[in-house]
Amino acid sequence: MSVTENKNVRVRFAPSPTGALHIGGGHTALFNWLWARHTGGKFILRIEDTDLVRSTKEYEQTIMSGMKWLGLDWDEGVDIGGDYGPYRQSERLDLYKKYAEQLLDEGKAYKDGEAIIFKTEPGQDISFDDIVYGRVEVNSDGLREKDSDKLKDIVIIKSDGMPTYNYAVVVDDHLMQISHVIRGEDHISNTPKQILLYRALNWEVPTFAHLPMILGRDKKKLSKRHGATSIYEYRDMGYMPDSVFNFLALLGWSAGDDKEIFTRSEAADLFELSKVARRPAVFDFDKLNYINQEHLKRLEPLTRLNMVAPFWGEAGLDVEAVKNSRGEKWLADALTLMAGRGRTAKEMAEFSDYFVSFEPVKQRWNADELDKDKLKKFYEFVFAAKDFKASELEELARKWVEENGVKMKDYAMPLRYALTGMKVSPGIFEVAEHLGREECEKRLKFFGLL
RNA sequence: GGUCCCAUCGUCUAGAGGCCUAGGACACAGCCCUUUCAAGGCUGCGGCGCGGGUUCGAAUCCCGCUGGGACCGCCA
Repeated sequence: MSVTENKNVRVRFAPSPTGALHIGGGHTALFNWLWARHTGGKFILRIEDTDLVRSTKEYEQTIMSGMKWLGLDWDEGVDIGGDYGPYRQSERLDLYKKYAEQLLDEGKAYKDGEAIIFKTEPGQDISFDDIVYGRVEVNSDGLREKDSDKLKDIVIIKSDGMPTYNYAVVVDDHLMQISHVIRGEDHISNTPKQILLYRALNWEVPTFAHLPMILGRDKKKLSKRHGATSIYEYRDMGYMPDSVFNFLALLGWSAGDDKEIFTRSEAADLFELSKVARRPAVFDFDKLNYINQEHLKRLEPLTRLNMVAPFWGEAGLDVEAVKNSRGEKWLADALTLMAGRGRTAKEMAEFSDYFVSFEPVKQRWNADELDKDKLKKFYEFVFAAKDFKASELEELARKWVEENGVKMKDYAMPLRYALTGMKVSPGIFEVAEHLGREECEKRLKFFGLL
């Protein structure tokens, strides 16, 4: 364990349930999780549902299952409780009211309409030290209204009785004894306002660590118009949780020693907040694809099968039937044969559908253009193989090719097409062995090649 | 308009004043292997935004400029 081990570390991810877990939120949650797991501290999930209009319980669930999908587990939260609950802001209204009234009594806040507003005093130095960004110099004189030189007071309780973000976050982070506030860089300019509140309440200010933003290809903050932003869209495209985790961890952080492919626990061991980068990172699909491919390669055969099988199903193939007839292991081994072909589970499923069914092969290819009689002799010779092993098939094929003075290519490719319907596949004799003599003969006969 | 932040290959990054002729990865290009590539191996292309300082020495420190971004909501 490293020197940064500290059981008193308490961090939180505090999403508002107004949409699915998106890439940016996942990134923030991930870095909080990494810090908690690295230090042996606690990771808390708090729901910030003070926007009555947009918050729903459904989104709350979606966000939680999104986090679970990513492999981020939490130690305290709405679903599992904890010593600092409730963990839903809408259930903590009395707390916000209590401290708002205190500020009112002390003359630090005033009422306007039904709202309670904290008075911003001019000339306050509200600089802070950020673990990632270093010293951030701010003076309260800079807290102005837009297009005006008027000082901006801070609304803490809205007219509907709900606390505002900047206020609730302070009350909750203090009461929940959050040690490190780890969040997106877009919050860096909210921090001084919160510091003012901490001071007015006479509370200790937590340590801040802001994370670089994630940008789209156009270098603008990642948003819906960049395409997939919800974590679940990545699952549906065939990316695996391990990969998305790995990829997100690499946005703004590096594990050192040029280590780019890692597991959650490896990342947790190596993670350091102080090593987080400041510059915003562009979301790069090419890199995600690569990382996913690497994880796909490293998966246990049965686990890989479980990742890929749904996409065969999606393509209309009866995976269950094959599992029943040839067994799960046979299918898993077929994917092992794919040896890294395919960057996503979906691609791997597309590239290997001929193992599940002959139907797609029939649809993709026909032998009309071929000199069938010539090929038949070759296949008859090769298929005389006693054990139908790849090495044996290849040996016979080579022998025949040599004796007849022809090119292997001209005979192996038609075989590849007849068995897979594709131009590309693993070694075709290996594919043949795995498919088995019976199935291969069936396919060749269908095309009139045997 | 104001405040704050950022700045190394196209992209993710390493780099804490000499280990830097700037390292790795992705992408791209080429070559090799070969029954195919979407697998594997090798090679290449490509970057410290600009200008001033400080220093014997700067990608690293300071200032300015330029360029990007975030925030300035009774959203979070």
